[in-house]
Amino acid sequence: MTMPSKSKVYEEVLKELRRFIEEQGLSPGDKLPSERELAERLNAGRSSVREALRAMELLGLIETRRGEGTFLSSYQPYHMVEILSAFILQEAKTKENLKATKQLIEKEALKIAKNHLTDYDYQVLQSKIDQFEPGTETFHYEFFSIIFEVGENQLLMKIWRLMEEFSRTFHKPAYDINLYIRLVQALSDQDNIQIETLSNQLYQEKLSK
Amino acid sequence: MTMPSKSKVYEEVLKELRRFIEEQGLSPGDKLPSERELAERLNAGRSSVREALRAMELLGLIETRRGEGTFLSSYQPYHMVEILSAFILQEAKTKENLKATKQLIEKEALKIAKNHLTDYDYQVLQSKIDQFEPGTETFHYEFFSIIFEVGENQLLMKIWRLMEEFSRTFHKPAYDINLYIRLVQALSDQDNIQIETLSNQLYQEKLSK
DNA sequence: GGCGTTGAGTGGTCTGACCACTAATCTACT
DNA sequence: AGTAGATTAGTGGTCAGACCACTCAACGCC
Repeated sequence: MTMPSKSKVYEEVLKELRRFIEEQGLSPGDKLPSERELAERLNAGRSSVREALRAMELLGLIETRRGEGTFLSSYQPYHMVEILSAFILQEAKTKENLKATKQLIEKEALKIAKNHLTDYDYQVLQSKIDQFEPGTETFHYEFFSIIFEVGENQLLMKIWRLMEEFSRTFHKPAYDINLYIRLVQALSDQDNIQIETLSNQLYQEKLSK
Repeated sequence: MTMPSKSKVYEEVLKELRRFIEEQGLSPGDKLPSERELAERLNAGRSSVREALRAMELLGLIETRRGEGTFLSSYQPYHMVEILSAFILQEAKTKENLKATKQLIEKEALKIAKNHLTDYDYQVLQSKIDQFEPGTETFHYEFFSIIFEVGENQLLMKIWRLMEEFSRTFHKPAYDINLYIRLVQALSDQDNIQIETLSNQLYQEKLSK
């Protein structure tokens, strides 16, 4: 009879690190102790500490600069997405799920935003549209970033960003700028039905590409 | 003038590993070469190979069994989800966000489910309700698990489960079983308005607790 | 005051050494 | 002959120590 719960050192380090960050109230940009110091403090080998740090790095939680140190980063999971996507997006169903979920979130974000948008926000959206040039790959992302910003739900935005990055690994969108123009109109009209319709069309477009 | 693009060894190992898996057509359960062999093949130190493997392990892509070897796993991002969520949920000023987002997802899941629910599903929901006893802490979770199951969106379900688990760490719900009963009724009536209303009430209840 | 030098500190990497565990093989006893 | 037990090769887990390349600030020279 063996206890399956014998944690590995690097997992312990992860936990400790998480606790440390919380205790010290560190936020993105702040510096973590050096690998050597962490190893000594946590009574672990440097290699074990590194395994934990490298994993966190891949998750996009920290950033590391040779010669300087290790820093908390604002969540930029692009490495993780790259690695993960190759493995989990193989099933068609996963892609379907991803698309459906992203659309769902965007639709809701629009509805939330429509109650919060100020005149200034509309100007920003409008100028974003004016600056549009065919071939821009990040338009959708930038447009919705504004929408999410207004909604003031950081969590929802982070989830969405993650999915947006995933979907970009297998799908290069072609934009119909008109849909976005009408979307802004629908927002200012407070027209929920039209928002849903356009939100759906956004994806039909993209699908057909 | 420095080239920022000098890859680290463990990142190279990750790429190689991904390629290797694809080339060999490995699927979940299959064994990967040993750490020592990988190190030799890829011309890298064992510690670098381990950093890559540990990162993959955290992502839930591989499973490692001491004394046996390293195996491809079917994607169970248990650890990743745990670590990631701890940081994301901690950073985003969250509890409000979490509640709002979870509610949003549940509401949408209900709407999706209402188009897919079979007679049998209703029976299951009904018996779940019949078995309810005050003090059961997992009722909400179990009820919605059925809803998500019907929706056939695994991704959405995983996201929700994660948030559900998290919210339980700081919030013990008290249930008003009547709301769930009426929810089932609204579902079978295909009454979107009522679904939204009840979904909101679910959380007003809980808030007031 | 300004500018190069230098040294301490940091991450990046490799090597070699143990340990703990697993599974297959071999051995010896019944 | 069959089986229980011991042996051993191979694996992941961990650590310590050694370099390297890089950054930055302190120092000292002009």
